[in-house]
Amino acid sequence: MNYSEAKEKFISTWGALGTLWGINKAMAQIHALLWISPEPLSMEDIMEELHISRGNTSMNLRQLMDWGIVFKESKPGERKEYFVSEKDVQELARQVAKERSRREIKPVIKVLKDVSRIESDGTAKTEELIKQTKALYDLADNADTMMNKIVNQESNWITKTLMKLIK
Amino acid sequence: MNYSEAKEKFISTWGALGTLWGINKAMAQIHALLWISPEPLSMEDIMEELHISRGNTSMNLRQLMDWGIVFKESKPGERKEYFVSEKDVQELARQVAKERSRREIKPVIKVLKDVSRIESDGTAKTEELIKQTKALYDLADNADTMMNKIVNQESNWITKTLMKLIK
DNA sequence: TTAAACTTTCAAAACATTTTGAAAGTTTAA
DNA sequence: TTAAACTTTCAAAATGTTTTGAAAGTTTAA
Repeated sequence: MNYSEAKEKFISTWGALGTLWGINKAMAQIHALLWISPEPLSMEDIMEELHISRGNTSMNLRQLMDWGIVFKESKPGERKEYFVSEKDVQELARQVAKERSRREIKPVIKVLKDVSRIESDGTAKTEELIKQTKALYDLADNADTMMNKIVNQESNWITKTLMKLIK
Repeated sequence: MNYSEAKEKFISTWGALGTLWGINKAMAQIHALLWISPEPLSMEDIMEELHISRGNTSMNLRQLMDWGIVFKESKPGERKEYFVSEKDVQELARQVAKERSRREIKPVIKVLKDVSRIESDGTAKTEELIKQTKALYDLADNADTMMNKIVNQESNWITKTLMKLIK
């Protein structure tokens, strides 16, 4: 596999993965392109590389900036804007985890909490609703907390957790 | 919030979450309905509750069964088939993690591995491609392993990990 | 100011996914 | 067997999402 093949494979795979996880193809591919580019790229560059329209490029770059994983950069003496991606994989993970948690996980956790706290009327179906949504709430809340801790590199988190278990 | 409100809220939220994560609404809602139902439900029951067509119900039940989180159940003396969901939240999480890993994560990890192992020609762009895809590979591989371990309830995993760190 | 260089917006078009419902298929009781 | 009860399939319709591209907007150099 040579450079071009590898590059194409990476970009298209990243795009497909994005789609599968609810991130659109263009957004994922722009990110992939910037991720492996040693130089900042202009909108023009991106449009050419990925064969996508100006509008599409503009909208998805904005989204990537909203996510905090792509930044604008201006070169002195040039009118054009350039774009670079966050290059540190830990920071990328942290940022993605943070955004997904905020946008997608937290709101669901809130609903689960509310639903699981309705008052029981003693019927089997109400009991089951409460029991099952409570179980999901506990799982989701734990998973969310854990994910954020891991990704936030509280490297001594494992140690702390263990301390609590021991004492 | 009374039972009906809570139930509707849970089902619709679960459906919305599914959509956001690339699982279709009907599939997620059928799962939600079965998750909180103390009794097995027939296709008819599900169609009525969720106002979806027979075909849709059939296809999505099959998918849920493929995922290993919904099962067929037959009542003695009845021709109709009934459906129940896995009720244990740990088992649900395990099953979902396993399937997502198999279908969506593992294939990407393989591509990252292949791409990150191309031979360098010494140019900056090739070096960057290798470096950045390698970083993603390490992250994804670790995250996948970790997720599976956590979810597989190797409850002493944290302990084991710490042991390795200490020794 | 002006106009050139560039970016953003947004309605319409293209594309993709989901849903429907009727026909085909399957199973079972008699 | 047959026919009733039930499930699955699948092409067409509905719905939802993404992409385009041209017009509007913005910024900057002169």
